[in-house]
Amino acid sequence: MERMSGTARDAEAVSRFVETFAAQLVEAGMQRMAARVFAALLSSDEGAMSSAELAEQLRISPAGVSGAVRYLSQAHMVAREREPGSRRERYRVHGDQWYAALTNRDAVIRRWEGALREGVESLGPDTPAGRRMAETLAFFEFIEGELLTMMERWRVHREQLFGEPGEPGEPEPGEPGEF
Amino acid sequence: MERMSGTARDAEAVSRFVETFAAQLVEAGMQRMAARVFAALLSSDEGAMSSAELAEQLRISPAGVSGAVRYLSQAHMVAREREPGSRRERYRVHGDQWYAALTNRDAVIRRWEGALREGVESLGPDTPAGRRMAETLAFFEFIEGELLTMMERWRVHREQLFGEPGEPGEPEPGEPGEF
DNA sequence: CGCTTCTTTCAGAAATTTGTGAAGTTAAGG
DNA sequence: CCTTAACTTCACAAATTTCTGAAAGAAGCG
Repeated sequence: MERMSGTARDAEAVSRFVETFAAQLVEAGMQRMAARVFAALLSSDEGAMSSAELAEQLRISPAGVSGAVRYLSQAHMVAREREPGSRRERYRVHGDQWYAALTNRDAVIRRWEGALREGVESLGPDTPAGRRMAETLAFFEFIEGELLTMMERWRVHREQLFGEPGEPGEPEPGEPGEF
Repeated sequence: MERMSGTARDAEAVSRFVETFAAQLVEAGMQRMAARVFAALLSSDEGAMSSAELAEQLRISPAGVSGAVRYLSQAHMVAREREPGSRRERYRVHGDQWYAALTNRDAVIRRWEGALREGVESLGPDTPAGRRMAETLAFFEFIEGELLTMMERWRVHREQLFGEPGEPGEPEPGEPGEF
């Protein structure tokens, strides 16, 4: 089932995966370009690509790459690194990517909680609507706590499966946090 | 801090909450109309409104309500019910709404897993890229399992907080599952 | 220091998404 | 059955988003 000479990757197969996986991410709410860039990085052997490589493989303009990368790095899903002594930048998915994505989800939830607290207060905690919102709020607070312990369990589980402890990589409280 | 006569709700305050909360949902990827309808239902005292009421409060056309409700009910976030002996339909947020929403998230994850499995296979499980994807896959499988037990813990937690056990409400494996 | 190479920003074209009016469909009530 | 109230679907207009080319902005390297 080996294709090509065994050394070169089957560009066709890579591309097919990139597009199907990206499509799923888009359907879940991610921007198209960002999804494609992310999928491409994920399926690259190095786990990192330069702007030019991305532009070529995905057939998009450098500007498009730039925008996608800005989105992804705000969501902490890729890291940018400079090849030492070169103007060329590389974008990398690191092992912590999903941890970071979920941490960001957490930021989103926190904003929801803020809105809900205001709602409870302005509608009155003793009205039926207020009680319903208070319950919703409680649910999110619960989830928030769970996320934390869940990621801890993942770290453990991961080591069991793969041995290596993932790179440390500071999760940082993080920006807006869209995705 | 009571406003109005105490019986009528402060329409202004409700509207303000609806719009701010909806805005947060939109930012997290939900369609605008769906978010507004959902927020309106959440902040209604009954937890249910008719199409006409929604159209009036949100100043949108019946067609808009129809579209939003279709989205929400596919995502299992609202239930539709018929007032017996009337052509009027009511849309209701039930206690299980978040459970349902997360169940749906689960469906999304399953689709991601499918794409990833194909990716691992077509790129080769022994290539660096293949290994990276396999790890991602493992992460999602882990999350999938966690979601299940998490919701169980929520049920328990919820009863502690509020006493009442939420309505049963069949979660159903569910359709596409956008949100 | 200026040249060259890469990246980002910006204004606008293109494509997609969203929301509406109007016609169509379903079902209650006479 | 026919009427009428309510919801849905559909085609299109409007708004928004996405992507690009061009120009401006950094940063290595001579």
